[in-house]
Amino acid sequence: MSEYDPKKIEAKWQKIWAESGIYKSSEDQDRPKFYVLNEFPYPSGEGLHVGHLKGHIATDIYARMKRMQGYSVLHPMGWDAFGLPAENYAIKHKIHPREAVEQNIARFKSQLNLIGPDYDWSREINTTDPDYYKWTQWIFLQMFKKGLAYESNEPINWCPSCQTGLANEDLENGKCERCGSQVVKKPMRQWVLKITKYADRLLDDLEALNWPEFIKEGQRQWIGKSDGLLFKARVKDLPDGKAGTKIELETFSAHYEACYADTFVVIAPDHALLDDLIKGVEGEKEIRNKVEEINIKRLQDKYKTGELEGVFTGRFLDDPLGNGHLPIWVANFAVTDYGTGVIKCSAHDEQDFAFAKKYNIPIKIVLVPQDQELKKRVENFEVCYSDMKNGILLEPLNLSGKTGAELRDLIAEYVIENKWAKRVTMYRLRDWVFSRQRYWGEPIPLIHCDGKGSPPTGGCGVVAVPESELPVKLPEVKHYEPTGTGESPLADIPEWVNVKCPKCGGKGRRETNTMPQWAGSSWYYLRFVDPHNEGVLVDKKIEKYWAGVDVYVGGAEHVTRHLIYARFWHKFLYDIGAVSTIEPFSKRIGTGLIHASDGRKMSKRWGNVANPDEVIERWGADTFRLYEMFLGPFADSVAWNDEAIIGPRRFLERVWKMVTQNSKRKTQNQSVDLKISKYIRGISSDIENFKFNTAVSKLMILSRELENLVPNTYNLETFLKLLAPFAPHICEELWHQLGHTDSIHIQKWPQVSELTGVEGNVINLRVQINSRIGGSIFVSSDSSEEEVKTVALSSPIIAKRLEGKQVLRVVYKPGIVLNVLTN
RNA sequence: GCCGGAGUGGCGGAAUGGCAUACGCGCACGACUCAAAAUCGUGUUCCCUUACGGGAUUGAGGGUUCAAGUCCCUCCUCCGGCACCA
Repeated sequence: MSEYDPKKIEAKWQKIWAESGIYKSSEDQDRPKFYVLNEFPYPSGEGLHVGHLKGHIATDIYARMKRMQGYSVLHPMGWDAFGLPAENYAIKHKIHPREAVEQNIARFKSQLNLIGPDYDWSREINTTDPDYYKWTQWIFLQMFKKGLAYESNEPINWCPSCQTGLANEDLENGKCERCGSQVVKKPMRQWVLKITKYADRLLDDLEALNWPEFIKEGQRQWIGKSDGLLFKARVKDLPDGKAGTKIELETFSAHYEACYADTFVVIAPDHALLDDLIKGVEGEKEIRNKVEEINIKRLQDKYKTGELEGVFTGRFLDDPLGNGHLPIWVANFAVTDYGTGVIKCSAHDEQDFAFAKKYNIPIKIVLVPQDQELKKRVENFEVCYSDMKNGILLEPLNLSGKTGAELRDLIAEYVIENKWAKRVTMYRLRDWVFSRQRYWGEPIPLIHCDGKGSPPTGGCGVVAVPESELPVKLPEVKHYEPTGTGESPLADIPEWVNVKCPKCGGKGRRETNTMPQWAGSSWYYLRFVDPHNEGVLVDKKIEKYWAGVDVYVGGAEHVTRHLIYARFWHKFLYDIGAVSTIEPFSKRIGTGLIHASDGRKMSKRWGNVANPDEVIERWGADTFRLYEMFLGPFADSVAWNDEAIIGPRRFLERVWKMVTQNSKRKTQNQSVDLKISKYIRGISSDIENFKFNTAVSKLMILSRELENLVPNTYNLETFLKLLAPFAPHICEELWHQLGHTDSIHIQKWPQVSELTGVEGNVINLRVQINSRIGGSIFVSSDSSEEEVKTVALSSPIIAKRLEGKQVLRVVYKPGIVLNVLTN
């Protein structure tokens, strides 16, 4: 009998598995398919820490069970390697990003392989591989051709440290998500994807998804749909209405029920129209100074406490509803990015009310509560009343006297009929700013045509690179550091930039912006299905077979980033007939983080990183895998604990001994052990539901039972099959020691016995007296209430406890409990 | 502020309305050992009791039920998401 030596058996079996190809996926038409995917990693220079492996272990366990259950399993892995971190790492280490990425991938892959995963590496993809990003560019071109990619010069978020424009999704509390710098608004030429066109579908299709509620809700809020009215009105010069300007302002209102109360207007301090609006008014300079002050204070987060600040612009809006001339104020609480950036304000909004009070702006009441006392206080402007549902409306006069809820539609119809407003739907979601002024990304495959002859001759405008010329390869370049000029480093390579226009053959310049880091990851799950296809993104037949990732595991940080982008691209690909499903991921499972034992995030900075290489070197991969799954509920964040890993190792030592030392074992016995069925059912459903911690616990309990029983071969083998997904190496080794020559990982998953729960079994029934523990009795599971009652009352222990008491009532739940109620 | 999730031993955590604290760590005692480590065994929610026993207990308070960690209401705390969003 040899000792359990994980190092020896793990290396041995990993080699054999790789050579035998038991994990290769294929479109086997005779078997149902199952596509399980963990988010592919970004290969940073830090390498993986133990927390990164949690999702990989989980999907590995899941995939292994599914394979044993007879599914044709797809469980691939690849690399998301374009983007700022790789580029910054390369700059810091003075190597080319491509080299940095190659090094980092090699390191990541060797670390991933330490856990003995069942990844089909023949399907490995890398977003920076021209054969891959050819198709990223192809998708962009299709969007361009459908008018979903457009050039814009709007002010966008600019990160002064990363020296690139960013999308809203790249911000965290107004700061750059990557480096934490305060972003500034900067007008610049950029490419934008019309994700807003898909807003409704992204919202509506959420309902059918088997996703955690917090993710769905997060996306709903991110999309931020709200229906309302868009009012349009002209700006006046003077309070008396003489000499009107040409400026027209649009205001959006979702709570328009009380629109007759509007007495003033506010505009965002960074609004594009503000400059024209203020031009020529009395005290213009002071106003501008104040506006500037508000803008600066806002950038410095000075208003987080809810302080209101504003300045009168000197202009008035001619109220379409006939409320006269409404003063236009600049207010710190108005945001340019939402609605139109201009708001009609009234006494029936907490914030507007407070603002009006502060600056003594006249207000008016048109909405009152039923409660008379409160009504008085509202009418005296003592409190703000904003209940648009239950409040009684006093205006418009022709509709007055009913609640806001009753009148909402009627008021909308009324003002629309009078052409004062129109119905609109606003979204918080903005179109996706898609260009980056950095080197390490997919080149945007477009050419700006300057036309033939000497300029200016107009040219063909922006022309798509012909699909036959894809990929537009990222050129080699000496200096790939960001330029900070609003152009990417690619602009400095004339031999790459200057090309002929594909349309007219005249002078053309390549687009020099690159795509954001999210581009390649927005469709990678599709490429795994058909990774080497040179002629098409993914073959239709093959796509149809694998269609839809059945289980997609990943982190919570992607709720409003990757998971929205990928859904958007997928829906677009559906629209052009490239894929057959409307959603990419049917089921989403969130991975909880693993914190360091000190409770903080694992980071080199804190020196608290648990390194998987070291942990596996010391304990073995199987112990490591079991431990990570046993730490706590999969979706929860848990703290790494160096001490507790000994538990799973002790468990495996016992398993090893149980199989290798048991000479008294009975010969092959196919009779079904009823007891083990309970574990088969429990462990299978635990894995199915990502409840790995309780599955491990059940395996530990089962092993104890088997140790005590002098297990027969059938039970032992069943146990090994149940443990195999968690601890693939030791189970494979023991399986072979039991005399098998094929792999345990392609055996049939244990089936639950049909014999369980059969009528007439003798069971141990719990007896309670007055709902408290009273004892237990053995009865047949199909006994009647009378029979059970008789047995219970004649049981000595129970009889003794009932001495001197009268039985008033019994409650019988067959198979569960008999509750005897006494006086 | 709005939305989502969670509060259970010394610690990580378990529990289709039916024996709360499974499983693991740690700790205590015992076996083995000259000794230690490792391993194995026993015990381990808290309080009272030498013991036998008894009492309390799932963030707080109320409710439904024969029976509540679990369902309902009010509140507190923590975590996560969104937010001067009109």
